Amino acid sequence: MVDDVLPKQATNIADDDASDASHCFVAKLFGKRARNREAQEERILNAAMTCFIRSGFRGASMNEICSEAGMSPGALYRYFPSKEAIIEKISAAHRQQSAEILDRMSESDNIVDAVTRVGVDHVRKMSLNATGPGPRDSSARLFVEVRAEAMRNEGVAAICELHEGLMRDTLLAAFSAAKERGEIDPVTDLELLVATLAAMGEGIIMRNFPSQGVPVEALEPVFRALAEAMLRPTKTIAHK
Amino acid sequence: MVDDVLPKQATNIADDDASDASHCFVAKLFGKRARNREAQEERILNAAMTCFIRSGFRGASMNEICSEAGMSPGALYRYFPSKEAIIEKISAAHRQQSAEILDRMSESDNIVDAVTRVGVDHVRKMSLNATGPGPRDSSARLFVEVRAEAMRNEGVAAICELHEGLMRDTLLAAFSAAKERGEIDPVTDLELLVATLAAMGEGIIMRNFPSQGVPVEALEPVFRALAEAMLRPTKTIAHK
DNA sequence: TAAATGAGAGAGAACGTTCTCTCTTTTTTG
DNA sequence: CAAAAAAGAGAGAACGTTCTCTCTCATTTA
Repeated sequence: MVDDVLPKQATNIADDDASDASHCFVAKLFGKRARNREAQEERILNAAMTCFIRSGFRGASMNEICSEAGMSPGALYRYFPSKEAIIEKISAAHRQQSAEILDRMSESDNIVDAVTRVGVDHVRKMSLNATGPGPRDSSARLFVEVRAEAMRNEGVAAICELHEGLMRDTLLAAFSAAKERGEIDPVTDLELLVATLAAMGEGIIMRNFPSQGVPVEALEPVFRALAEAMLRPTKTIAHK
Repeated sequence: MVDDVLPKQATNIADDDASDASHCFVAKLFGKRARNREAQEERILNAAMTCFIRSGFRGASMNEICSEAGMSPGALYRYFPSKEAIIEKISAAHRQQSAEILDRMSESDNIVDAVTRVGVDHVRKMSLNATGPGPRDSSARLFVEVRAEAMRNEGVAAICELHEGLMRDTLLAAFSAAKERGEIDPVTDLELLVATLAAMGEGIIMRNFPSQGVPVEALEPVFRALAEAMLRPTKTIAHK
C-alpha cells in the first residue's frame, strides 16, 4: 500500500529458500534473516507514515508509531537508530516519489502536454489514501510536513535539496529541448520558469483539491492553461 | 517591527494619562494598566513569532519564548492561558495580514493589474524579516508552519478557514465585477479559478524566492503572465 | 494597604531512548 | 546428528530529559 512511496529494493533475487547456502556469507545478504529485516523495516515505515500523516513529524510519538506497527520500542530501535532517521527515510521516499513522476515527462512529445500531465499525475498520486479511511488522510499532508521540517532540520533540508535539484534538472532538460523545437519563447528565462512553475504546482498539490471535492479532471485544464501561459508568454502578454 | 503582523487594536483612544479616572471602571479598559497589559501581550507575541519562525510551533518551547521575551513563565502565563492560545493568535495575525493585502485589490481598475499587484505585494511582505538578521528568517516560514498546523489543530484550522473564506470572497467579488466588465471569459468557473489562483500564489509565497536571490521585480511578469492566462482562457477553463 | 505583577522553583506528564531479560533461530562443536 | 553455544529478535520496564503549566512568595503600583 505504501509501496507507492517506499523505494523498492532488490530483495527477491533468492526467492525460494536456498537453505543450503546458509553457511556461505551470501546468506547474510539474501537469506531469511535479511528478508525478514527488510519486511520489518517496511512495517515500521508504513506505521510511521500513517502516524506522521495523522499527527505530524513532531506530533507523532515513538510510542504512537510502535503501537501502529504492533511492536515494542525495543524491537523498533533494533531497526532504526532514532526518530530522526525515520523522518529522513520517509521524507526521502516521499520526495523521490515526486521525482519519479517527473521522469515520465519525456513520454509526451509536446511540452504543454508534458507539463499538464506531470501536474495532474502529481495531484492524483498525492491525493491517494496512504493507508486509511477518508480522503483527509492523503499523503499531500506529508508534502507540507516535509517542507516545514526542511526549514529547520538540516538532514531533511539536504534530502529536499537533492531531490528537488534532480527535478529541476529534469524540467530544465525538457524545457531546453522544447525551446530548441520552438515550443517556448526563446527569450524566456528557463531557470526562473522552472522555479516558478514548480512552486505553483506545489501550491496546488498542497491544497489537495481532490479531497475538497474538486476532481483531478477539473484541474487538467487549469494546468494546461498555466503551462500555455508560462511557456508561450509572447501570446499572452501581447494580449493587453 | 512585528506590528506588521499583529493586528492593531483600538488602544490609543485615551492617549495621555487620564490618571484621575483610575477609580472608574473605564480605567479598566483605557487606563495605564490596560495599556501595559497590551504592551506585554505584544512583547510576548513578538517573542513567540521569533521563536516560531526559528524553531516551528512544536519545536519552540515555552521556555524559549520566555527567554526571548525576557520574562518568567509565571509572568507569561498571566497573559496567555496556553501555548495553544499563542499559536492561534499568531496564526490569526499572520493570516489577517494576507487578507489585508487582498483588500487593496479594488484600488486597481484592471483585474490583471490587481492580481499581479496582490501577488507581488504578498511576496514582498512575506519575505520581509520578521525580527532579525538574515533573509532566511522571513515570515514566509510561518506560512508553511500555519498550513501544516492547520492540518491537525482544529483551532488553527478554523482560523485559516475563516480568513481564507474572506479572501475567497474578496477575490470572487473582484472577479465577478471584472467578468461583468468583460475582462474575464464569461464561461469561466470563477470558484475554481479563485481556488487555483490562490493555491498557485501560495506556492510561490512559500518558496520565498527573494531569499533565494530572485528579486520581487522578477516575479512581477510571472504573476502577470499567470493572471492573463487564467483570466482570459477563452478555450481552456470552461468547467461547469 | 490592597491589588496587581512578576520571578522562579518545581510538579507532573510525556518524550525519545536504553536496558535487561526471554524466547527463538542459527551456527559451532564433539 | 545431537548437544552446546552464539546470535538475533522482541517485550516492556525504566531512564534521564524536556515539556507545559502551576504554585508560592516577593515586589511594585495606585
